[in-house]
Amino acid sequence: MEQQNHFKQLLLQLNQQRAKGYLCDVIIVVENALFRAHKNVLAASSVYFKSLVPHDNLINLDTEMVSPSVFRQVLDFIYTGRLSSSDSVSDHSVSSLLTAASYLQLTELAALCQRKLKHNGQTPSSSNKLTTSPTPNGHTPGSLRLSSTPPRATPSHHNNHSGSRKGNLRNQRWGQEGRLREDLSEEEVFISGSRCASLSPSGGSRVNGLALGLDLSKRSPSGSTATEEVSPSSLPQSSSPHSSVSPTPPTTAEPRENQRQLPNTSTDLLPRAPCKRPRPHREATNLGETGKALHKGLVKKPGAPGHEKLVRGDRVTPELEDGEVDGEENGQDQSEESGHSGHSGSEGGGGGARGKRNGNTNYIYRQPQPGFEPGVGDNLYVCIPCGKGFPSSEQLNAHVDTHTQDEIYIEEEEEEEEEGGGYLKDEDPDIYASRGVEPGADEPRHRCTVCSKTCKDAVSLREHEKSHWLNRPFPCNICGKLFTQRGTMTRHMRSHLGLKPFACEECGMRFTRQYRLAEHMRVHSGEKPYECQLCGGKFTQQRNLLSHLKMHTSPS
DNA sequence: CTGGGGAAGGGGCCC
DNA sequence: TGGGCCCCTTCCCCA
Repeated sequence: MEQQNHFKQLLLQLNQQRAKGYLCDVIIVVENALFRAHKNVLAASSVYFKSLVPHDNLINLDTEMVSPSVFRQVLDFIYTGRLSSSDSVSDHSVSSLLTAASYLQLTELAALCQRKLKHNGQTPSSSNKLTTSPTPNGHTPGSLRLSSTPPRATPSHHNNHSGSRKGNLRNQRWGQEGRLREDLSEEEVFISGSRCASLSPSGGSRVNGLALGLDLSKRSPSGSTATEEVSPSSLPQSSSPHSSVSPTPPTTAEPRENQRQLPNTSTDLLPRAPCKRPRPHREATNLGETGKALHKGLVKKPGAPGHEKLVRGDRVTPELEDGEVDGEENGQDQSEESGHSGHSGSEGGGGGARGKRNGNTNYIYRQPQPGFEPGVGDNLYVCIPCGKGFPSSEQLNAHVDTHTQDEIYIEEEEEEEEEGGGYLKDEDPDIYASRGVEPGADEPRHRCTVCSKTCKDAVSLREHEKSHWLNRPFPCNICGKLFTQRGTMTRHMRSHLGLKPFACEECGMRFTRQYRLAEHMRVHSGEKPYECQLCGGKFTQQRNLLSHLKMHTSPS
């Protein structure tokens, strides 16, 4: 007994689910396009994917081997078993497909392309001949490679790659955006500079680092991940969407010794290997981190329910955990929303209206101005003081220059009037703090929350504070936050993207900074180098010792 | 419920 | 430009 069309129906269902993003559990990054798919389907179709998907939820493909439009055809083929006639009509297209199929070890597709070329009287170019060659590290003797392609570097190569890709992406970003956007279907998420993140039909949101014109890659230190045996999955390749390209396809025949011990990359959806105190919810996956990054920037439209509660510090509010966005709730056209999260002016424009007061970091985030629709359109660059969005940093800078002290603060005061009495009457101590005014003071001092300078009045304080944000020339393209140094901004961007190049060999936890990893390693070693001279208490972190000392010195 | 400790994230700043 | 360090902060666990 056999159910007729069972396979066809099954594949049809899977393809429909892919189109809707339903149960998709992997994202393939090709240049500046993201494709969602199912691991099982990919693994069943390609040895290459089979070797990668168990460990990575985010896979970068070598753009020299496959372009977004070609990969769309590849993916269509995987899910349907056929190539549309329009796609395959051109020999050039077939040749590109063959290259991609070879790279991805889609033997059936490669054979199909070869037959097609042969049928058309073409012979596959030498560059498209399938050959086998070892990977640069010699670990994948059976992998298929293109003979014309020089062996890729080992996964630590990613900086090299990103270097060349960076320039390419910049060009693609502007020159090919139109074409790509036409090329890409709805289930693909297009990323560009002005739309560094966009929403998939299912509402999932992703972000792309180099689309922002930044090389956010970071070489893993030799001491952290780094042995010759280190598995690609332990390296930042998958956690840095653009800084790395998937290495030469490994073969499944070769077990990756470290896979059991080493954590999956930060893209893992599963809880990590137990650390001392596993806190899965904090150890967000890379996708989760990416989503988190975007969620940090996601802003519900002003007036939308829950508009103000989406961003709580840097945590993702539960309602957004799955990439839920306003547009979806409202049933709005997703295409219209495609720049929404990309705009993510978020902390800068609106989502961060709650503001963040963190030590010396004190940004006054405001609600978007009337008429400013965060995320609608290409207004990715957000003016912190007024919340207006602009499509380019140049326009934003020009706009910032037009701000005068008076107009900024007149607006604020008007807003305060509308809110009923102004901030000095506000009961919320946070408000006082954020305004640099001490609660309860009869004659509140106007103290700058950035440098603690005390001003004689609110106007002076605001004038002074303006100098701070004007002196932060490095805006985060995702959230609009301004930074004093480019390096700090770049580091901040890594946190948006969940790039954690430094992995603990013991528990697999990953960190954005090597220093953090070294600090973390004390958890495993038990080393507590910081000792309280008052009580003898020992601490693994100096900051905790300092915190402890404050407890000693506090009046209570 | 609260406070202390452990662990981690993020920004500023210096080199 | 990146590493290292400092500081502030947050969250969780536990007594």
